[in-house]
Amino acid sequence: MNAMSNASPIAMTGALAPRESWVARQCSVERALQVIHTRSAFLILREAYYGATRFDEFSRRARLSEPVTATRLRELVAAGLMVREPYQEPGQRTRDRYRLTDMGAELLPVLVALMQWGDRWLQEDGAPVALRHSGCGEPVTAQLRCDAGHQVEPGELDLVRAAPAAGVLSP
Amino acid sequence: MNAMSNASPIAMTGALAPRESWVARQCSVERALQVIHTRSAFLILREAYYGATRFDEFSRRARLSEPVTATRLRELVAAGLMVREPYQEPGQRTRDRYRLTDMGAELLPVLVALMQWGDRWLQEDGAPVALRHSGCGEPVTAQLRCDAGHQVEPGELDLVRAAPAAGVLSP
DNA sequence: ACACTGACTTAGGCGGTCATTAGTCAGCTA
DNA sequence: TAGCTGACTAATGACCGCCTAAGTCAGTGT
Repeated sequence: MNAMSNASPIAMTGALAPRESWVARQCSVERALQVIHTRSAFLILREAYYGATRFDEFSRRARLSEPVTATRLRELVAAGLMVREPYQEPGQRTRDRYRLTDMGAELLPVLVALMQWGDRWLQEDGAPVALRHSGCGEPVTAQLRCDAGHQVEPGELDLVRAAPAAGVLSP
Repeated sequence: MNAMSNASPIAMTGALAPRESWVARQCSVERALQVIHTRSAFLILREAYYGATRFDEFSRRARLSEPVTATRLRELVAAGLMVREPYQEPGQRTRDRYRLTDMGAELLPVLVALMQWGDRWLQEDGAPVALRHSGCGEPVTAQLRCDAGHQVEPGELDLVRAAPAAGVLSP
């Protein structure tokens, strides 16, 4: 809510903080970015969340050219985020449609967090659309929580090495 | 938790669902992607969250070349996600350091959600690192919640037009 | 048999994102 | 004053992302 105080000392200063040699080679952020690192991939996923299933829906709604749409859909299917399945509307010929897998659906928090950030910092006139919980109608936000239920602020994060397996992560 | 059921019918089928003419022109996701649409920008932000402040820290830890590091830092400062400020260590000459602004810090949920997704779907041997709440030590996750406190699943989202201002959003 | 349509593919081109290599420049330290 | 180091900038080239424009191709309806 405070939009003015700049340069706040945000940093994760946990157990691994001065991790000089630990160069985040296996970092999940980096791996995730290898799978989706293009604008078009995000936009196609957005349209999938919005309910698009057919090729021309993705192309038109995301405002992408057909070649890019085709390429991206093929990649998303190959990566396991979407599946391609034949279907047929009555009186129409058989076509394929594209649907999100669980893997793809679980990227939703990323998109929501991105939308939320854009709403807050890039829209002068407030959010153009809003998300509501279909059960109760309340606004939905992406947030950081710990398992104890506390809401976590950016400064309250510690980074710890997770699996204490055999020494794989030495310098 | 269920990792096998593919092709689940995930879609936001709310009030705006068959939004043919509404082509998401002002979409916050798209605007956010205009600000950060490169791998290097994400990696530099990651390092900033991890505590990096100096040029060579960003360059070495994110494994980016110096020209890219310089360009990206300049862009992130221009976009308002980071600030550049002079500082001096005792016995050293004055240098600049880069720190996250509130705007930059608030992108953290996006990164955390991305990391979480990568942990779940792209790492065979579990997450290489974990995040803990510095207060209580419990694991931290990015999640979707409504204001009533319910945890929201991908299928339980409605999309509604937000600001009912004067007719700006007509076809 | 023919045109029609939705779902692509192919070809060509532009600009952006990187890496590599080779500088420059500012201010300490010797 | 000369050298060192950290923080850059400049030049080049490979590759990628995306566009437009122009095909192809397979079922459907006439």
